[in-house]
Amino acid sequence: MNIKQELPWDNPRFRNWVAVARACHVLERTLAVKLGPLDLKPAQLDVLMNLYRHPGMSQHDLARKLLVGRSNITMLLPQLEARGLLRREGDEKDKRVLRLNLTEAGEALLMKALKVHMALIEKAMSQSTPEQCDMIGEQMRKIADVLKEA
Amino acid sequence: MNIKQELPWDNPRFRNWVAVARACHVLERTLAVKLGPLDLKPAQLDVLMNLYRHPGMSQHDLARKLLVGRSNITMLLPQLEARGLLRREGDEKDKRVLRLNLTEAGEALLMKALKVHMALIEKAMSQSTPEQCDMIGEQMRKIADVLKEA
DNA sequence: ACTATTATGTTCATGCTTGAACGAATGGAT
DNA sequence: ATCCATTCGTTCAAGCATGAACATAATAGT
Repeated sequence: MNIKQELPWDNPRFRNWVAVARACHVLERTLAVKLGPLDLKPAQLDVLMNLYRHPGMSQHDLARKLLVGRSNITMLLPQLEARGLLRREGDEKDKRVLRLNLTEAGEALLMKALKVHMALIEKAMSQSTPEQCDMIGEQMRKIADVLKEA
Repeated sequence: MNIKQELPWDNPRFRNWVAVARACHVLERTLAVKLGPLDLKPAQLDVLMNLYRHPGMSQHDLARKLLVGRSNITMLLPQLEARGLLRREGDEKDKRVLRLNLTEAGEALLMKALKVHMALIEKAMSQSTPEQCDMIGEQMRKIADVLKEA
């Protein structure tokens, strides 16, 4: 009968999602600090990771993978290209698109950064059993799917 | 024996955490869009929520709750104060701190925004059973705790 | 009482992200 | 062939977040 029963803070889904958002936020900030010595930002690491897994992808595809705007990619890549971490080469067939590939230096830096990222995630999720961890991943993938249609 | 076995993409924890980060990202972006009509950003909603639950808190406390820097709060509050959503009043005992409180307009807007936020979270987490949802929240709180000590 | 340290909030320069507007290239329809 | 719509990448201005440096106020040590 209490009006407060209607408030979100008493709703388990709300409370639990807040916990998810906080954990994400904290891990992202921590990662940024730990990547400092490599002079890499989390967003830049995301770029390197995706180029490693999908060599030759276009900027448009990269933007969609990272869930950011195309202009963001345009602003992001020149720094990495200037550092010799990746190459942008025009596509022969379609002169609009630029094909993106990691250089050897890019791969090398990625491997170092992945060690840092991996260690952080291991530490964070060491509390969960493999079953819990998989269940979390499964639910999160569902959430992303549901929202992408919204 | 394959070198790729060592790469993060084959590690369940890594893959599952990526899913968490993606879900967070998508929900945050979606929330920003849905809050558009109220002229509120997610970060501003976080401020209003915390002031509702902790009336009279200081800017320093608010910054710690939101996991952001103090200067961020300083940049954020004047907009909300100018819109008449909150008040900043100097503490009598300690002339350094500013006590923050929602106005009635602030509470009213918060209630509207909470409906939007709540609906979005309900939609996102409707896929999970209550047990799964609680487990996720529990694990995420552990993660935040572990990382805060890092 | 006096100094040194700490705590709170502000200012400012920097960098990141976004969305709208644009130019160039492609493809399809007639 | 010629439009027309679409796609890809860029530019630019605006809004946010950050951290260092600062000013003021409180507190602890002597």
